Amino acid sequence: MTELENYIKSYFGVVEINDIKMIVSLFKITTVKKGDFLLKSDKYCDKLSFVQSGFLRMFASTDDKEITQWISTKGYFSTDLASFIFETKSRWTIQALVDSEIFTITKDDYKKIGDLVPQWNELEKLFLVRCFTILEDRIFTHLSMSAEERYNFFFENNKGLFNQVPLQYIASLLGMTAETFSRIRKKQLL
Amino acid sequence: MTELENYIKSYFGVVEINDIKMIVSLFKITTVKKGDFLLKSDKYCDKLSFVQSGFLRMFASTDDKEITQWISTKGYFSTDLASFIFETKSRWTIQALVDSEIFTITKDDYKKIGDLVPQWNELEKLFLVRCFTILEDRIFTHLSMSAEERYNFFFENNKGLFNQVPLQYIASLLGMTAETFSRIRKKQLL
DNA sequence: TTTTGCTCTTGACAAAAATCAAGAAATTAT
DNA sequence: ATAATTTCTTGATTTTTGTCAAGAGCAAAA
Repeated sequence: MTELENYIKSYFGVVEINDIKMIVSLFKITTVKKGDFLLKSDKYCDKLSFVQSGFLRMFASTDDKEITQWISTKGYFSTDLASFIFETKSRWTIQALVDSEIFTITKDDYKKIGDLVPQWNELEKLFLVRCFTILEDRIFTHLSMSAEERYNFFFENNKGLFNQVPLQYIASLLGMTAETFSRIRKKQLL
Repeated sequence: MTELENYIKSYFGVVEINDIKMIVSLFKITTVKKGDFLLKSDKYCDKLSFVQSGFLRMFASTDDKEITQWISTKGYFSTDLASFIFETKSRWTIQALVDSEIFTITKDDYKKIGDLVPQWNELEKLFLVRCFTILEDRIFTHLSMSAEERYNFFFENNKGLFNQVPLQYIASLLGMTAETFSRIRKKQLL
């Protein structure tokens, strides 16, 4: 079983190995270079990306700064979900932080999964509920934790990221400035 | 058409009027008193609530304080989604802020919808994508806005709430203390 | 009506976090 | 290897937000 097969299986629990192989066959592997854009805001997002290796940063620009909403690591998906599903304009820009290997599926091919796997809508729904729950948790951290607590919480669960992507982006996705982030780090080392 | 029928239709877009009537018939109207609990954390959430009138507060307790995650108003749903779908323990407690009329559907009845309306899983998925997007936006406000900006943004979109529920809960769901909230309000009046 | 709780506001102060500016340190390009 | 660029750190300072404590305002209950 390839890695992508394993991930699909663990996220969606599709039981038939042939179904999984069919799904995976709809993804095309591509390599992107550091700095390449997979999506730009205000465009239509017609594909779903899966990170095989590397890191994708999803962000939006405000008047004065870029806000990093999320960084997708190996084994995770990245897309502007609303745009992908409803064909509205994207709110997010997605950019590779390092040279990365990305499995991509187009919206047209994605639709085929629903036609070929009868229980797909149900599995997709369950997957979305898990995503929803993760976002609920993330909101909760902003309502209940200080910057330092958010740092520690995130660090415990994402140690690997810290020496592989610019820290300023992690600071942004945690909702603090790079300076505050740096000071918290210093404190943790003592 | 009853109000609940209208809401179901606008959220899920079910076309057959008979399907909508069937779905609505699975909801039972109940009245709850101010302070009543519809769900307590660590219990299993086996129902989905729809606010016909009144307000429901969803919150969780930390060591030292209660964090209000959301307040559901007329026309919106409230449940511990993860618990409702996966039958895990609830993270949220749900309590009525005032005497309220609530349409409730049990998990058992909810499952019937999927059996009776063929495209239900698909509609449910689309609904969830919209919920997901709303949470994404909410996270973005915490990454990009000050307390005052969050206040103004929320106020513009929820003017009605401010004279109907204790302000401390709105402060909490915006991620600030009641005192900060009060000071921001004073400033806006000048 | 009076009392009893809540809830909200205010002030004084403390702590947390942002801003600005300058340099290190590290990475990338030449 | 060196230069150029980007990223990270640090200090000084300001702004924002939280904490604590007291009191005012309201609403519910006796």
